[in-house]
Amino acid sequence: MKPVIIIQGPTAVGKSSLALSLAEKLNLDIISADSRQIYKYMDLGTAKPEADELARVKHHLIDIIRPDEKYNAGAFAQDASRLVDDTDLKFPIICGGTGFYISSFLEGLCVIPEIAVEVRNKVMSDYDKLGSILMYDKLSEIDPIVAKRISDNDKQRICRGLEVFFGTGKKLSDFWEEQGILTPRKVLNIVVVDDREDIYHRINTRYEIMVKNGLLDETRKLLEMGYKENDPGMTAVGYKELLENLLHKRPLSECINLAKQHSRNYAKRQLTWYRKCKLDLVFYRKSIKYKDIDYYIEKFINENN
RNA sequence: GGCGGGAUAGCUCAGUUGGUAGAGCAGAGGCCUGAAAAGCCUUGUGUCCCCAGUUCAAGUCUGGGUCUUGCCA
Repeated sequence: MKPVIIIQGPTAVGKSSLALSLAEKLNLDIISADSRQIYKYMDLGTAKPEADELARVKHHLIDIIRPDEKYNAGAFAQDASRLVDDTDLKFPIICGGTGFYISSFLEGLCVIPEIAVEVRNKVMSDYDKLGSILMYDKLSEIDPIVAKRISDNDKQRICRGLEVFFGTGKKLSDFWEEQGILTPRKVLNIVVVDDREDIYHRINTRYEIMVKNGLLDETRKLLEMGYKENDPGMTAVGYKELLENLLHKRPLSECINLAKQHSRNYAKRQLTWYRKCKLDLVFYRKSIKYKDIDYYIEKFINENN
């Protein structure tokens, strides 16, 4: 199993440029772990690397699907594992803000067959008809282990628990049990953080720049291509708010403020997530010394070569 | 100038027949097993604009004032 360098951190903290400079210097590839950069045609708002950056360093798992296609943590774990284990990439850097994707890759996800759309739709429409409490009670009968771990108001997870049972005939908690233990990977897990207010400030100014660079046009173009408001990719922060302007005439300034706010909310959730992650190195943005990073990374590479 | 709305938590606003207040959002903390830029949980003492009056008791009624906003001139 190949060693992997991981760089994660909240949105707008500067992890991409860090990964880029490291990859360039050490001649490594980058695997993006970003649930929105996977989408084609969504460039500005997802802070995707620029064309020249993509040319300088080989990036993977960027622009792999259309905005109306679904993707998920399981697919990422699979795609990333394939790239790391079945190709001749050496010491890839996995860089991105989608913590769940990275943990799925590192720790694995239980193997659950695809749930038929009819089953999923039935569960969803039942939920809308019967309400959360009845559906939660139903889940409690079927799979108390899962039910106990979630709120009786958590539509996504209640429906997930039910659809797995109705779609496979097996309880979700049984799948959890069966989850095989992965051979642990050799990883150097790095997170970049910063003061809350500085992250928030950078988010705000970055979004202003995105809009100035034509994010509204990019969003409009997605609509012209035929993508719909609730297509998977279109729900991305920074886009969904502009769609409010384009489709529902909400004042632009209001939409811009909301987009910034939702990005800040997201950054906060990311920071909470990292607190419980097993990390090897935590770099504070303001005091990142590239010499230090080089030292740790070269040490890691030498130890694992 | 005339007539009418408003004035309550950082913001937008609820407050029923008078009993010293409560939602959403924000903020903060947390959760997270295929939607994860998603979803969910916890967390609300604030001169209820000011002054006077009625009342055992006023955000709630009466009078006066201040600010604000709409319509008519």
